[in-house]
Amino acid sequence: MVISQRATIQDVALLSGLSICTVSRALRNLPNVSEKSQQLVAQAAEKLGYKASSAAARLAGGSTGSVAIVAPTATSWFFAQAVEAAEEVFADSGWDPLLISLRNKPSVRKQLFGDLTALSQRVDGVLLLNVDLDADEIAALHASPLAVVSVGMSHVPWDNVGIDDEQAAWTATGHLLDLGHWDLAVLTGHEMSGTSVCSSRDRLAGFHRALDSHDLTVHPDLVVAAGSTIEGGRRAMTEILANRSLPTAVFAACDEAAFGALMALREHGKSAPRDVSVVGLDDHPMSWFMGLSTVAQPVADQGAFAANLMCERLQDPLVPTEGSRHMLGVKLIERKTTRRKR
Amino acid sequence: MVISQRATIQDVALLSGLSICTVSRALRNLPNVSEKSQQLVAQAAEKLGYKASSAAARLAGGSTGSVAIVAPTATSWFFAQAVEAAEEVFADSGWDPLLISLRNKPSVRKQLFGDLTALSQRVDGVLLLNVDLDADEIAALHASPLAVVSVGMSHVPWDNVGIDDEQAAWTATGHLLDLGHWDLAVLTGHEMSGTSVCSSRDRLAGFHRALDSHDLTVHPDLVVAAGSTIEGGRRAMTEILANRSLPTAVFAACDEAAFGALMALREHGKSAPRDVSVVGLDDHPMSWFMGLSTVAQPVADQGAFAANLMCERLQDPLVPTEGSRHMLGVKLIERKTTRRKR
DNA sequence: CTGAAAGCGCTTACAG
DNA sequence: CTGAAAGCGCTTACAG
Repeated sequence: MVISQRATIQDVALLSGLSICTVSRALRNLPNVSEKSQQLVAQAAEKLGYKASSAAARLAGGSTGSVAIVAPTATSWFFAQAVEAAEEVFADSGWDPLLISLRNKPSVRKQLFGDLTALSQRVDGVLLLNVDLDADEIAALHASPLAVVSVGMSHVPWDNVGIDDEQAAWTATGHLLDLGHWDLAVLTGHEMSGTSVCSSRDRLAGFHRALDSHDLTVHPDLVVAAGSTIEGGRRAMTEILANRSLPTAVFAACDEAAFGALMALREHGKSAPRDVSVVGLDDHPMSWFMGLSTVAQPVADQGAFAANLMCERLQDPLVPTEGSRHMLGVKLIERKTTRRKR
Repeated sequence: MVISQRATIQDVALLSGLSICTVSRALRNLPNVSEKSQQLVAQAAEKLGYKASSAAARLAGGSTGSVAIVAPTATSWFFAQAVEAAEEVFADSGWDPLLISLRNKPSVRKQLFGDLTALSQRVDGVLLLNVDLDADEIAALHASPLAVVSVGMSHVPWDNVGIDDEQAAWTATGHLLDLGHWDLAVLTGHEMSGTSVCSSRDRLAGFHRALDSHDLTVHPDLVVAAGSTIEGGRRAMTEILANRSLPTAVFAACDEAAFGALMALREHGKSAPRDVSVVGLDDHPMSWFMGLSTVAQPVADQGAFAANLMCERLQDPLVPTEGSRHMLGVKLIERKTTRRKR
C-alpha cells in the first residue's frame, strides 16, 4: 500500500458526504455543526489520516500550526530544561515549536514584540519563559489575537505557571537566618528593565521579607546583580570580597550564580561554609556535587505545564483566557555550603 | 505614518512596473531575469519593506521559510549552546528555526525521518546536531529536496562541521600517556545504533590509536559507555570502581561524563588526580571550577558555522551540495585532575 | 527574457 | 445547521 498524496480537506468532504466548509468548521470545533456531521467528519478524517495543511490554513487566515517558545537566552540550564519540556508537549500535540532566543538583548525583544502582526503571521501562540516585558508590550500582547502563556512571570494578564519566587527566596534566606546568620549578602538576577519578570524581583522581595521579620536590614553594597550565570555570580562575589568586611552568609538567587560565588571564594583562598555560608535556588544537576545547599524547583514541569495550558487554549479558542496562576512547589535541600554561624 | 498592511508581491509588481511572475523570479534569484528587471524589483521590494509570505509560498510549492534544528536532546550543555548559536544565525537571516528534540528516543527519530514528505512540507532545510542516523535515513534525506547540514557527523554525504573527534581523543589520551600512565579506562559516549554519529565512535578510535602507538591495549572491562551526562559518567565510573583493580587514568569522552566520574570517585573516598587521573573533552563552563584537565572544543562556533552553511545553501538552491568538511580546532587544557604517574 | 492563467488547500463572509 | 463562491499571496508550467 502506498499513500502517494496527503489527504486534503476535499478528500474528507468527499468521504463524509459533506461540504468542504462544514468539514472545515467541524475540524476546528466551531459552533453550528450538527452532532452527526461532527462525527462523520471525525471518522472520515481519522480514516484518511487527514492533517490540515498549516500553510493553506495560515494563508486563508486560520491557524498557523506553530507556536513560539521565547526565552531570554537558550543556553542556561534552566531554559534548556524548560524549552525541551515545552518542545515535547507541543510536538506531541501537533504544534510546531519555533524557538526564539532574545539573546539577552533588549533590541531583539523590542523588535520581536514591536511587530505583533509579523509574529501573528507565523504563530498562533507564544510561550514566554521569564521574559522581561515592559507595560506596553504586555498590553499589546494581551490585545493581540495571539494566545499567551508564561512561565515565571507574575503580574501578567494571561495564564502563568511558576514557583512562588518570593516564598522560595524567603525559604532560602530563612535557612540562613535559622543558622544564626544576620549579616547577609544577596546575589540578585538581572536588572530588570521591564515590569513583568518577577522571578528576580520577587526573589529579592522574599529575601527582604525574611530579613524584615527578624528586624534585619542589608547593606546596599551587599545587594549585587549577578544575572543567572556562573560568570555573573563570580563577578558579584568578587565585588563583595573587595569590601572591607565579608558577610557571613550569601543567598544567590540561582544556583549558577552560587557556583560562581563559590569560585570567587576559592580564588580568594576562602571557602563555604568555613568563611561564608552560601545557599542557592534551583537545584542544578551540579549542585549535589558541589554540596550546594539550595531550594529546589521543578523546571521541566513548569515548561511542560505551561505548554499544556497553551495547547488547551489553542484547541478551544472560544474559551476566554482567564489569567490563571499555577504555582509549583519548591523544597529546601540542606547540603554542605551552609552551617551555623559561630 | 502607519503601514496598515504588509506589502504583497502585487505591490512590488506594481511599483516596479513588472509582472508578479517576474518579480517572483527575481526575488528568488532564478535565472531568466534581466539585470535591469532584477534591479527594479530589488529597489521596489526594498522600498516597500517587502517580505514574502511564507504561507503563500509554501502553499504554492515554494519555500517554507523555516528550517529545523534537530538534536538528540536539547537539555545538555553542548546542544543548548549549539542550538542557540544556530538559532541566532537563522533568525538573523530571516529563517524561522523549528526546534526538534529527539529526546534520545529512536522512535521519535524514526517517525521524524520516516516521513520526509511531512518534514519537507514544514521546512526547507534540516540542521542535524550529532544525530545518529542509520544508512536508510541518510540515503533518504540525501535524496529528498531538503537541504541538509550537520554538526559532528562524519561519513555523511552533505556538508558537515565539527572537530576532529578522533584527533581530539588522541590528544586527550596522549596527555595521559605522556604523564606515564599506561593502565587506562575510557568512558565512551552513547552506544550507536546508527551509522553516522561519529563523535562517539571517532573518539573511541582516537583513544585506541593513541594506545596502539605505545603498543598498549585496554582491558574490555575498562571501556564503558557513559553517554554524555553527569549521571552516566557517575554510573560508568562506579562500575569501574567495582573492578578489583583501578586503572591509573581515565579518559572521559565528554566533560559531563568526567564530572560524573569525579563524583563517583569522591563517593568511594577517592579523588583525582591522587588515585586516578581524569581528562575530559569539551571544556564545559564548570570544568575550570572542577579543575578538570580537558580538550576544549568550540561549541557555539560549530552551530553558527553550520547554520551559515545552511543559509548559503538555501539562498542559492542551484549550487549543488558538495558534502564539504569543516574541522574546527581543539586545544588541550591541563588543569588539576591529571598528573604524572608515580 | 517576460507575462496571463491556473491552482496550491484552506477560511471567511454570505446566502440559504 | 449547511454549502457555493471568492480569495488569501504566492509559484509553476505554458505561451509568447
